[in-house]
Amino acid sequence: MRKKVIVVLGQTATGKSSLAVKIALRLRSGRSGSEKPSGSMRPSAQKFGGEIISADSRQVYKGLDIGTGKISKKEMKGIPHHLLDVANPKKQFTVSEYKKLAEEKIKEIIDRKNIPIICGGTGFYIDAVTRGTIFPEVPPNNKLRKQLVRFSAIALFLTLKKLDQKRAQDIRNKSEQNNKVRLIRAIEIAKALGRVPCLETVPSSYKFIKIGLYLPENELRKKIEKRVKGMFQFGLLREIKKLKKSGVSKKRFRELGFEYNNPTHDKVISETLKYAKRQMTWFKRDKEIKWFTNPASAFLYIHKLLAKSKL
RNA sequence: GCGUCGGUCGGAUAGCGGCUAUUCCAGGAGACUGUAAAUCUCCCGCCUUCGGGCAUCAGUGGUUCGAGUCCACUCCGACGCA
Repeated sequence: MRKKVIVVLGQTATGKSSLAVKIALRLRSGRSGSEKPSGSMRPSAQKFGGEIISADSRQVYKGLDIGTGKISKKEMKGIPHHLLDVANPKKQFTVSEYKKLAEEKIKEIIDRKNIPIICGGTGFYIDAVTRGTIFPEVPPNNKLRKQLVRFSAIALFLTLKKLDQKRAQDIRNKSEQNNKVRLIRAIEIAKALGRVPCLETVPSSYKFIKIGLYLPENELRKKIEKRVKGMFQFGLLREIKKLKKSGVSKKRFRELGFEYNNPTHDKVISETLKYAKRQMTWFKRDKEIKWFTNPASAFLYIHKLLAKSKL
């Protein structure tokens, strides 16, 4: 039987992190309970617990804590969290790297007889792992990218067409044809490999259980407002200043989704809401996700599911 | 009271006689092959059988083949002078 991997996803500020921790805690207590609670201080108390793998494209970076709403040590409640703080914000981290690391972690966690819980809001990252997409092995070529940005989208499209007719054909809709970032990436791959390989997916050896947390818009707005208020209180501006000082470029800041010049309350709130909408656009496509408005019922669902499979 | 400037989509803005009223923001719907809070597309007055159809630039008259665009008056706002 395929090993289970729990995935907790959803829009920002819906309470994914705390749900994941809750699930992990229940996994741990469920096991140690059946082993008799006498030895709760032993390290083996961790056995058969849950471990969390973050799936957040910004929380992978060191130093982006307040602005990304990164979970605190205290909130982790002793549950191991992986793939936080694994990258340098000055450099680009990519989905491919994420996929590789996440797959390693899943394996390690299962070897430890624990259950991996992927938790995060970056749909692209989650899909890369859960759908087993194989990305072409072509690292970013910054020199080439720098050269290519100067060209117009049409020029880039024609270049791609010359290099790889088939890939150009796949890029048939307007939103793709005008997307320079994507065209450049396609050219980059085609130049390195001769052509862009067909997108392949391998059936995963794991069973992913996808739980989505969803809130009605007015409630989500309230939560976001509260969170943003907290960010400013806890020193968002200080954090940004620090990053700036450590040499994170303006361009990088934009890529990371931060307003470089003094972000205001309202601005951060509206940006976050927009982001939440985009997240939902992504998640809507995935019919495997089981949606919950209430974290408690999501918890119950997982609880029952795991009990049934005698975990 | 007199004078000057101005009133254009939810907000901001361009157009200053010529048929299709611009751009930005906000809003909505999407796309996604190693940047994904990135990047890109479409819609955003009303109706639509998705081919179009009908409105519309503070108001009312007027000039003109043709008016956000020119003229007159009215209303509203900003500034200046009394």
